[in-house]
Amino acid sequence: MTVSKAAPVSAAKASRPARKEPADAATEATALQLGELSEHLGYALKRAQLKIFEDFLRCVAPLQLTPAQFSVLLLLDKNPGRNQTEIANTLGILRPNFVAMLDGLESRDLCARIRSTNDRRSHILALTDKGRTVLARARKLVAAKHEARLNELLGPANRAALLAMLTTIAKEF
Amino acid sequence: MTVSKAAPVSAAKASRPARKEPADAATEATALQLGELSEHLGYALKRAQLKIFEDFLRCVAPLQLTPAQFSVLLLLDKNPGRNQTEIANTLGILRPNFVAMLDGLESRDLCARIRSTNDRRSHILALTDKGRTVLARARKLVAAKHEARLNELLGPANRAALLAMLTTIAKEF
DNA sequence: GCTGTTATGTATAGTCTATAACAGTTATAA
DNA sequence: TTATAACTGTTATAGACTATACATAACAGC
Repeated sequence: MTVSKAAPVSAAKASRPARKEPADAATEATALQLGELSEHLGYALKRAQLKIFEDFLRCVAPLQLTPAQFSVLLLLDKNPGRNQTEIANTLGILRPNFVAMLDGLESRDLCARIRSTNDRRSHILALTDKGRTVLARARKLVAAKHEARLNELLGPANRAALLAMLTTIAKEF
Repeated sequence: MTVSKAAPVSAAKASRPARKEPADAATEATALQLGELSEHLGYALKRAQLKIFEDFLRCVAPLQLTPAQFSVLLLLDKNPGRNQTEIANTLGILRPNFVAMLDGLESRDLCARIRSTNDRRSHILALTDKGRTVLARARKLVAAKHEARLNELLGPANRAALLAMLTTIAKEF
């Protein structure tokens, strides 16, 4: 598939028909037909995912957190005492790529690397106080704006069914 | 969220317990808890999307087509006589990025740019004969392997419901 | 012709993903 | 004990994807 977040589809000019699109006579500037494409799950999945991430970023904008960063903070909160490799693996982040990500979070004082005394190779990851505060705010924003909007659009039952199916695909496909 | 395709989670060694993971006494190398994360739609969506794309690539590997390229071929087949901008916009591809993509397809003789006689700025896009052949094979592979596997996993009714919800999100979120 | 707009293309930057390799540390086996 | 293997965090680097600014040619309207 393809799918970025761009492409305004038609740009919908409010002013008088500048040049084309009058839908008059010979001009058939009709919208394109997706055809089969609209039946392909991968296509719909990708477009939906982009929308969701876009909305997530808007909702959490005051905290300047990406979905990835949010997922790291959530995981650190739920799993104290784990090292970089464990956190990265769980989230499907490659360890080399996790380094820069942690640098970012640590430089903002949201989490800290602590050398393990048992295994001096490891960095135990821990949320800082500020990290916990930010995470708490993020949780509220996500619940009140992001997930609430989804519930509104789909209804709680459908939302749950959707989540279940996506989880099934992620686990067993 | 995060989520790449890597991270084997545990690597599941078949041989005898090499070092850890004996689940014996003090060693509690338990799997991490996703916690809240598993309730966030965006996270599940991203992981599912990666799985689906991964499987798509496997299924269509003999034809060397990415999901994005497949979507372009499908759209060209369904909408003959359109130019680059129209196709790119419909798929959410930015025009500058569509150039290299078309170069790739054209160099493989799957589609052709034809200068429009009406508007000599435009390139009308058309599938070549080879493009049609490849697309036909891709359709069969996708239907027989990729979508069939999804149907098997979810069941036709659930698959349809999933598609409908994703489409709703993509359109109205 | 002149002005403004459109279609394509180039250049470029930023992000995300992926692999190889290294140093320091720990575990395993001879 | 000592040599070897494995593991952790890290750097370097490459590729793919996304995004913006700009240039050029062509068109539309005056």
